[in-house]
Amino acid sequence: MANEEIARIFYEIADLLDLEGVRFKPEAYRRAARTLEQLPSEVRTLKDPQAIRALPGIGEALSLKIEEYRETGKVPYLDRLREKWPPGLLEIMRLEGVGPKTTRRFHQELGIADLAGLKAALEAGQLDHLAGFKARKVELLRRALSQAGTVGLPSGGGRRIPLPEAQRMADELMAAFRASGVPVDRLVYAGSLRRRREDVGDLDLLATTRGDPRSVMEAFLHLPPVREVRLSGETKTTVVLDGGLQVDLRVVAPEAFGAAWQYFTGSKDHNIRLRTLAQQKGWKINEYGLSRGEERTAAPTEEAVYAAVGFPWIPPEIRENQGEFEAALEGASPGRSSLGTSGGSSTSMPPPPSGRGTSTPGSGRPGARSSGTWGSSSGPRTWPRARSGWRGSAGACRGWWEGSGSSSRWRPPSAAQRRGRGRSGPGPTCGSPGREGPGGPCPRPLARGSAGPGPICSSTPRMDPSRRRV
DNA sequence: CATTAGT
DNA sequence: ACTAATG
Repeated sequence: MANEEIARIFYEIADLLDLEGVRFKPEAYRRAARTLEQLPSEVRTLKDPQAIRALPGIGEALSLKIEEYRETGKVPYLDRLREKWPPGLLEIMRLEGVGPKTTRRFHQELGIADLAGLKAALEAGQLDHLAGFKARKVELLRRALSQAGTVGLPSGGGRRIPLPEAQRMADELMAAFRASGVPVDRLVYAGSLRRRREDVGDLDLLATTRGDPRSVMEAFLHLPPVREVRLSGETKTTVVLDGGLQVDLRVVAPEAFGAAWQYFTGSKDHNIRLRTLAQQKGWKINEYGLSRGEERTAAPTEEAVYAAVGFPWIPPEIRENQGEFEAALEGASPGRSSLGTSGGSSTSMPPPPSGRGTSTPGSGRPGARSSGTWGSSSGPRTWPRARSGWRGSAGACRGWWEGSGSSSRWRPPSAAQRRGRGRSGPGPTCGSPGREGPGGPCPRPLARGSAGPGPICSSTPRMDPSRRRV
């Protein structure tokens, strides 16, 4: 009867619908599940049927299923779905790197129904004949499978760890990173750690640099506690530490710090909400800054991001899309309580966000609180004019900033480098055999082939990002 | 290009 | 909502 139980049911329905290839429902169920999980304990029993439908993300259909469950202890909808799909498929789908599409192919093309079946097929070499399944992917699968066998990994391959412990590890890792002498100027943590959730599933680190992001990535890969590199590109790297904890690092130009920190701090729901709100004002927000049409604006501080959408800086602890936007509006402009009022102010444009990096309120160390106008009536102030913008267009965001001064030069990878193999490129971030760093051999996602160090970051980066939909 | 993953 | 890495 607890909310947790219903949430779990909704999650399972979502997974099964994913398996079916259904489009929007899964996310709807997950959203509902998340709000159920986050309900304050007093409401945990969900006594008031009326109140249920008022909850965010829960409408008629879902509230009915909750009612059903409360009265009969069953949700027929779930039972029907369960009959269609063997339960083992869900475990397969939870393997690292395996999603609904792949799972369904296993099932339909090879008749695989559970982890054991997958393992057998793998050993029998059946997977090699599956289109799109080559040595590397098979190897990835083997790893994922072996991990799934050992510890009872609930999902995503990792257990969550308590905040204090996560904090300790983050601090140590950041210290080690700094000590390695990389040219990062800012280095902060983000994600659920910064939001101070009770426990966190992974660590999210953000660094800025004016130099070559790839050298930053490389230094990171060689940190002592790094056991495995899941993936590594020029702006984003994912590793797994010795303890099994996953760490994501993103590297951006200093001008994008605010936007990136905001993005990386989340929560996901908060970000989606913020971005749709921005959309309504004509802005597009991503981790590099803001854009409106051809107009590009830097976001060196988080405040600049929120200000563009008409909000004061919102403390990380409450960025869960659980009413913080509404609360912020009330605080910022008492008298207007509704977000949907496009009425009177529809003609006014959002204030141009900042492009100057001099004052950085609310963007100090993660622990630091901004001068704290949260809930007060002092809204965002005037922002200095941006002095730099994206070169190229949105989508070309590997945002290369051109300092109009001498401030920043965020260099794009050259076309030659991006195409990789060719003549000139400096090659993979993590050296070829023989060029391992001091920290020992270069860790990498997998041995390519079966033995011998190969290029770690096999990334042959993508095509020219300067293409944009209009 | 599609899949997976990330906030 | 919007982006990155990868085969």
